[in-house]
Amino acid sequence: MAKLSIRDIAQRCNTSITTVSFVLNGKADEKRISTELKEKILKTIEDTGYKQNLFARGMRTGKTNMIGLIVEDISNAFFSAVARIIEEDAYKRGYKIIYCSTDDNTEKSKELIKLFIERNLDGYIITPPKGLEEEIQSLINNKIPVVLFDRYFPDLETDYVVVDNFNASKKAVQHLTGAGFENIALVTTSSAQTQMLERYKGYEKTIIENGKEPKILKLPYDHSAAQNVKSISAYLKKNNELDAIFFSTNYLAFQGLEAINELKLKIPDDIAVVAFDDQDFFRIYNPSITAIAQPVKDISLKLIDILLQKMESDKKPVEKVVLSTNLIVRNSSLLTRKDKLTHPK
Amino acid sequence: MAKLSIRDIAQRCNTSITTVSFVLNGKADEKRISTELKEKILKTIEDTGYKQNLFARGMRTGKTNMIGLIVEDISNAFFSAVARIIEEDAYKRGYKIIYCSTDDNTEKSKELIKLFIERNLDGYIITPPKGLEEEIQSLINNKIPVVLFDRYFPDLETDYVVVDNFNASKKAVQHLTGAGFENIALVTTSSAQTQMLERYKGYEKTIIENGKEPKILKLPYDHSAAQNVKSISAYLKKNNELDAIFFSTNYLAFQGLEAINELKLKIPDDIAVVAFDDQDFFRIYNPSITAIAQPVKDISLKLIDILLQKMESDKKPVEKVVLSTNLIVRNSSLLTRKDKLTHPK
DNA sequence: TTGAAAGCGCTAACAA
DNA sequence: TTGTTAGCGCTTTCAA
Repeated sequence: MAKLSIRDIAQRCNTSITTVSFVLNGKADEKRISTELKEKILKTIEDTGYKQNLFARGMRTGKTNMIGLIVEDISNAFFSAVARIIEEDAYKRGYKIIYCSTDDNTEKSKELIKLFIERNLDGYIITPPKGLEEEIQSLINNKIPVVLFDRYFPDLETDYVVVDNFNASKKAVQHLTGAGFENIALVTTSSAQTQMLERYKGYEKTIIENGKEPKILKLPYDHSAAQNVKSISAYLKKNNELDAIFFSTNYLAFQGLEAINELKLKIPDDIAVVAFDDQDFFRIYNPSITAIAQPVKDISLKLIDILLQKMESDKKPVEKVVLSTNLIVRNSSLLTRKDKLTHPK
Repeated sequence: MAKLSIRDIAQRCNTSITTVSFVLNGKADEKRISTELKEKILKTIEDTGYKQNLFARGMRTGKTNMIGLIVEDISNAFFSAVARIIEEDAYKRGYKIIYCSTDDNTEKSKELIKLFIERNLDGYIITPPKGLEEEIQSLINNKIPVVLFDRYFPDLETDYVVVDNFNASKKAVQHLTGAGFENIALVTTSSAQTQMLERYKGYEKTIIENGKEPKILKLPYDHSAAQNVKSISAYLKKNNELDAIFFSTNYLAFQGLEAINELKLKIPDDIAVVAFDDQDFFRIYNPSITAIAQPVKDISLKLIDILLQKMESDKKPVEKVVLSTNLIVRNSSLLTRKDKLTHPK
């Protein structure tokens, strides 16, 4: 069957393409098209299986009904979980999702955004790497809806959805302290993103408030997993006064567990563990791992909600959402030896 | 700055839009445009930052330079890993990826494919659920390139990339048998997809060849994780002669580990475990879990390679790729008790 | 309440 | 070797 155009529909209904277009775009009432004609057109469209040509439509309207999802790494469990929920919700509302992964690389991200802009996407959900302020600002200046998540730019007046990373870290440290651990290290990345800084600050401030000295291992972002395992392992060996580690991301926790296994340390008696960003993995692991759960569903739904609102009205005021996290205490941070307070190690 | 059109470029170069269009589409040589003029046009495009209007272009050519990635669940580690690699490679070659998750639901998949077709994507990479034969065939009939993966339709003459599931299962069972396990169960889904059937058959045939009786727990696809954990737990309790379990998917292995933990069984001495589809998780878990690793990178690159070849030429012969898997033996299937052969349990 | 027609930016057949 | 021009299918202004 040959592709039908709006002209064919008009012909079959003995009317003009204008009228069909009005009906097609829900302007039948506004334009006071007779109910009879409207029904006839609708029925013809239904019967013939006519579909609008989206190129021609886009050419006139500039709309693609597509949303760009730009994340650090789509294969990371956190981001793919967000991708899954956003997808579900966006599709229900008539939008498709194009994704890409930045690797947190500024140049790559700039390139990707440029490519996406060429595609005339209707809106963006982005986890921006450092240095993307200009590109984001430029999107905003061009009235292209953007919502950031996971991290944001404090100097930019943008919509975003993040979690309260500072207090999440604080909760983690306080929990460890309360559970009897005294030498708590932080393993984090060298990334200067807001979420990492907040996690860092939450840890540092709480440790200092507790009269302790912060102990921090910063791993370069571009190091491989194997390199990180080695670094963590070496750090643990060198600082054997440590009795707890707080990992600032899910993948660092993975790498940390590998290092701990290598050293044949027992969790939690030799070393306690708390991870940022909960996963099935942590619940199932032996011993189960205490983790800070991000409200993935809330984050995702809020993101798509804000974005669609912005897409519908450019008058929507900027919305900055900070969601709180949930510390899920498991066995990795609960001592089994009751004599621990005397520091027998 | 106002959007530039091909007309503006033509004017600035004192030439026609045709010539510019030829240069733009790499037909400068074919059309014997003078090098001088070509350079001038290229430079003007560069200087002005002119970008083609993709709607207008698409309207003429019918091309979107977008690929549809339709997987079972983008948040599953296997699929998101594939998504990651495909993305990387597609972007290098000028394509963007639109994704969606089917939940292995036939109706939903049909709906999604319909929506994607409206968008005029240039090609598709699909993990089809049962019952999608017609839709796939219709894509092929319409000369729209499609490559299936993970599973396929034996009755359809389609390109696909899968792994040798039968022999993967066989390897798993033989390894367990060789390691001294005698009562090996299979935990799988009730799904009738080829990959699941092959895993099933590989297990069954090998068990029978070994003179044993197959023991199979089939879990309905639509059951929740919690329901599955319960089912597996009940199954293990009821069949306490079992000394090994082979899980046919990564998420079933997760659920199985939860069940085993609940029952406080020790791996591998109480029960050995082998999982299909390797993950970081399995390497790090205590004890580390023996798993069948799918060659994710090879699968992904082969997929995009076949698809792009098909997009370039509709004469490309159908390619059916079956990649072999790699059984990674870890501690979950290696007995520590040497007296095991006497069945002390 | 409906229709005619302009024009969006591009490709490519045809003309020069 | 380059230019003219006819559409592609649609939205929307203006006219009836």
